[in-house]
Amino acid sequence: MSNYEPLQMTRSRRAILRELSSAEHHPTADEVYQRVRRTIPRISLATVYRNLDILTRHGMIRTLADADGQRRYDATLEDHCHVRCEVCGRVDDVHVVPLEAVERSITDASGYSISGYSLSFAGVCPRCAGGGRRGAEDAS
Amino acid sequence: MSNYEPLQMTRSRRAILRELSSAEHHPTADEVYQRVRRTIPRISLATVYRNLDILTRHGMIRTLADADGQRRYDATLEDHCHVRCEVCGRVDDVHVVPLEAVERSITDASGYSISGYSLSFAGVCPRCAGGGRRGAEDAS
DNA sequence: CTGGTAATAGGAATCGTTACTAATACCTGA
DNA sequence: TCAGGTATTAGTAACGATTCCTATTACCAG
Ligand SMILES: [Mn+2]
Ligand SMILES: [Mn+2]
Ligand SMILES: [Zn+2]
Ligand SMILES: [Zn+2]
Repeated sequence: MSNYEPLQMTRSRRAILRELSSAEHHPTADEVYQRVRRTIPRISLATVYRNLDILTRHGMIRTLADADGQRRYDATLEDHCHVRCEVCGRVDDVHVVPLEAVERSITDASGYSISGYSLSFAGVCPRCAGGGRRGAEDAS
Repeated sequence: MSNYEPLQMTRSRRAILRELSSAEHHPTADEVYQRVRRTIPRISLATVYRNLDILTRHGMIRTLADADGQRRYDATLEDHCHVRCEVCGRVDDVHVVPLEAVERSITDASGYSISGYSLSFAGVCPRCAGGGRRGAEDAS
């Protein structure tokens, strides 16, 4: 899952990718925009969104679902865990392996006080993988 | 993390909770709205949103972050895994324990074709747990 | 009942994200 | 180096999910 059509490495694209790679804490699209603007003042927010999406589809970055409204982006490709602070919303990486009694180690490793975890897989369901190209609305 | 101020069990609130408990696949706010309308035709979508939020803050239901725009709600309180179809967006529960080589079992148990997982914990970071009541914007 | 507080309906307002379009950047081949 | 053709962009309008606002209504205790 990391190729599509070829893609040019434009100035905007490179700047966005570089900014994201050097960012320490999973910036939102707007945060990436603000930072890239220091290099390319006339860049458009729409360009940032479009490229974050394209880079994600090409498997060059990851888009994270935030419990709050906005998405966050991550230049780290390997699967890893995240801790999101329920107060300020910041998202940090956590480097621990499985779960079970992981909450304990997560607490130790990150200093966060954990109240719960959320593990979700992404994939294609049988309904969509099989026959029809479009997923059933609410088939059961 | 499951109490706040007291809360009345109004007709709307009860209907929303009941509808969510009997729903099989993590409905969106609008889906809950559509279903509750069959019982309370004049209920407002804002009321549904407000109550889903209140019930979540009271630990009576869970709010799920969807990679797509909209949130989904879950009446199952215990931590468990979810599989989201990248095509139709539906979210199913998965009953397996840890991860490691879990992708395999997830695939078998759900029939989904898994392309990756996302495990994130929720909690309060040291910065927010300690001193200030407000989380630092971007302190590092 | 009656007064006081919590909750609601309805609709406007927000805000993150997308869509659209004319203008540019970029690439490739002559 | 230059022209032609395609990909990308800036700027802005449009969208849709969620939240806010406020007059009205439901609910509860006394
Ligand atoms: Mn990360
Ligand atoms: Mn669930
Ligand atoms: Zn925090
Ligand atoms: Zn599907």
